[in-house]
Amino acid sequence: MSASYDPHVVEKSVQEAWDEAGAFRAGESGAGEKFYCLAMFPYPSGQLHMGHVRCYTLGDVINRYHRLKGYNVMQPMGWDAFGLPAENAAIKNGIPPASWTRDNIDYMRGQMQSLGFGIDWSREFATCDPEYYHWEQWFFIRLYEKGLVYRKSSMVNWDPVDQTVLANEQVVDGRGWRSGAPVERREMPQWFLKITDYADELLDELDRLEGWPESVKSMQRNWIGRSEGIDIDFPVSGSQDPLTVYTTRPDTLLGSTYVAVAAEHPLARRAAERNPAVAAFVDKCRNMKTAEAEVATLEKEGVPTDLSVTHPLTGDPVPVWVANFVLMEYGSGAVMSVPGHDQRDWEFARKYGIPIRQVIEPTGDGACDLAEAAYTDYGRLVNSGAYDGMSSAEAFEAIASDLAAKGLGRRRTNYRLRDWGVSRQRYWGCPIPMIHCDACGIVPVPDDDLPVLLPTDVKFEGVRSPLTTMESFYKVKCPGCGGDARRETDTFDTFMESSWYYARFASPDANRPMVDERVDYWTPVDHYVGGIEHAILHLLYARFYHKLMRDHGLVHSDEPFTRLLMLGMVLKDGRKMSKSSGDVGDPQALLDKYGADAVRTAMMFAAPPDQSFEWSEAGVEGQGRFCKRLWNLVHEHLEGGEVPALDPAGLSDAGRALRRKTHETIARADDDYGRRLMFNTVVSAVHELCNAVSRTEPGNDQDRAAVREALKTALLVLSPIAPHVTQALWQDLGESSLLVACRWPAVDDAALVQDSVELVVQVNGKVRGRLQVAQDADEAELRELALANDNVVRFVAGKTVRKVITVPGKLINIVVG
RNA sequence: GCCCGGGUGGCGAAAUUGGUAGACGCGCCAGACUCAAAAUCUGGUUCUGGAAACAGAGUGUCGGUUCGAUUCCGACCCCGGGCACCA
Repeated sequence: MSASYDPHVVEKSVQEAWDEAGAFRAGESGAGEKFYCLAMFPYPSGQLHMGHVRCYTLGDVINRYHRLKGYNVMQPMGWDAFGLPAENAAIKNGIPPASWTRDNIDYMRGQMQSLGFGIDWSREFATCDPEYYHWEQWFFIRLYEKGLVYRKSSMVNWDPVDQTVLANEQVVDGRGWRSGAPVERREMPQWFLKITDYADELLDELDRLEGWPESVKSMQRNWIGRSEGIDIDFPVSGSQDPLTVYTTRPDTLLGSTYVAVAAEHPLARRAAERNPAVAAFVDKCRNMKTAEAEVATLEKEGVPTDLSVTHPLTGDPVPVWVANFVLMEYGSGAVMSVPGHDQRDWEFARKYGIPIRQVIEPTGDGACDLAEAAYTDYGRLVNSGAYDGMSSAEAFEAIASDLAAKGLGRRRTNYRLRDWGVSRQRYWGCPIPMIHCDACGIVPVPDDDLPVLLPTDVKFEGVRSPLTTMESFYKVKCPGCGGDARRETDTFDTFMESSWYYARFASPDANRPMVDERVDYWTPVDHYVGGIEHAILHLLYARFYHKLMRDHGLVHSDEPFTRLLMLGMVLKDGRKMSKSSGDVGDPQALLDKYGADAVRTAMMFAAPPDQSFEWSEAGVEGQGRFCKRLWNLVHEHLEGGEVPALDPAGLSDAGRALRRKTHETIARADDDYGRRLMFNTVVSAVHELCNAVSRTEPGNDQDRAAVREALKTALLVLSPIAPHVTQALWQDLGESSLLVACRWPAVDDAALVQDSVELVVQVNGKVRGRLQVAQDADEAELRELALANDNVVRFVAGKTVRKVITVPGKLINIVVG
């Protein structure tokens, strides 16, 4: 190596050495326990942004640390290649989505390679590869056969100009994000996966995911939203069918003074037929409902109907209202309203002059004034006949069983989670392998005809999916009757591809559907790294998919990701850097200027992984400076010539102090890498060790051996973060091995022993002096020394010593009064 | 409203089991080298007072436990994130 540090020369040559050695090829027969290290694969948007750099550097640090610890590590990389931006580029610039995507992948792969990520590129794939989505289609058909897939009409946001369905987040102020046209609520048939069948398991197993951050588990619990309650039937006069409501508070049943139904509820429709005011309100509700976000801000409104139902306990008539806040999709689309004990019902009752009845009173000193607000806490029952005096919990049980005995109530668990709608009316996605036949209905594509290839030779006319007008695609014969049929032209939600890619990496070329036995070796993923923005959807879908694959005998674990690291966001000027905001922090300029090691080290040093932070170039410059210092330190040391084998007995005090620092660094960094995931403090620890080397004046040859040991330790410990410069200097120190094939150094406990320590002397908890004492000094001796200290004397003089507390190796606190 | 995080110098942060608050870095200041600048090196850098020794204050606010609290407990304030007419 040359005498001065040039990161670009160093990085290129080290990367070539890794390639030649096949350093990151992972096999199932490697020595050591397996370790599957995965960072969320990127959408190939064009170029890496700072968020990517952070994510993949963290993944690579974990990868390289575990290699040093002797694990057989696999770190793959691929591309989440289907999605809307490719279509937008096609519409705007006329570039076909497939070639746009492939070009982006090539560029971004090059960027990743120049960052020195230790990836097994032999496992690479893109989700738009037919060899990949083939098995997604195959598995979808298996799920269909098992009844876990169904097709149902559902409300969507329809853009009448772009002729497409929009996701909720693409509706801005009730208008399409691209066309600006008012979005319509439209009912369209969609494919669904029955994720609600797995809601209980998805929720309960969160408690066992000890390697997941609490925040993510909490978000998922929230999203699944399990509640325990009962369905209560209110008989309807003149009808066989009762009105069923769902409630979690049956203890308040006697306080119900009206029931409210959603505008889409059958009872509302019946009332609308007879009453024009109700009909007008139902119509209004249909048009109002656009984006989900707007529904929440809507003012509570309703109309009375001339219908009434019978209270299941008292037999009294209860009026039926149609209200805009009742959701048809949750529970049964109807609620029993208890204005005394539900704030929303209270507001509605006040607005329309409906009676408010108290049936719960506080047991403690809780305030309860129904003229001001509803009392929503649990308490003791009043005005409830036989149930008076019971606690809410007792009344829940009593009322539930009384209703059950009458045949008017059933316990029910409800979820906020809805089934997963996977249809997208778009082109650049995986074709849904289904055929519509007038005679046979829905017919899955036979396995032998898979994959259903997405045509790549397409022309966009407007924004509509070209598949809908492409006869060669949709015109097919029915596999059942052989008659004319139509192929499904919708494609899958791209979350489908990202829900099982981690399993495919284990056997990327498997032709045995859809993974092979290698998946049992590698899965579950031991450490998964990714952005907090995927805390709910992607991670929930992937957990669901893993259970689907398990129940099909494809994998043999319950959860896909054992340990999870959720990254904070990389900000610039207080804004998040992401592809959607169009504010792309460009790492390429920094790479060109400072090199990969400086960028990687700065990224790790800036903040702990789970914290968001503001990006600054000054940090990269600083770490580039550090790389250069490290380089100079090693080369200055080499100028002193060869060193003898280390014999601790021959060290001077300075040499012994340096050696202690070396071994403290090993112990600290090990804990920071492995347990705490605090890579910022690993960098600090190496800085400190290098500072100690700079300050050490070697007194003899043994001291120089201690310097050599310190430098080699610094290189090894830093190598997961700055792999190039450390590798080059490792060689300069005469080592022929690749650092990635080395083992983490052992801590020499003997090096940590100090024969003299500095103790702090406090008087009443305030530091008043310091003592240099022998490690084994006894308490009486310490007390005497402490009380003799000049500054301590000033604060103790004229006072009585009440107590002396000694913490061995740390401090002495003299309590006076 | 509910559920998670978090609040420490000019800035990013550290303090792992209740034991020296501010490690490490950025920035800034001073000095060395230089005709000069850049680069590099050395020293300083929480605030207030002081030449210094040292003293006083200090980890969002108020209170508690303790010989001792950034750390534990209680109440509150603020910031970030998630969910939200979910019955």
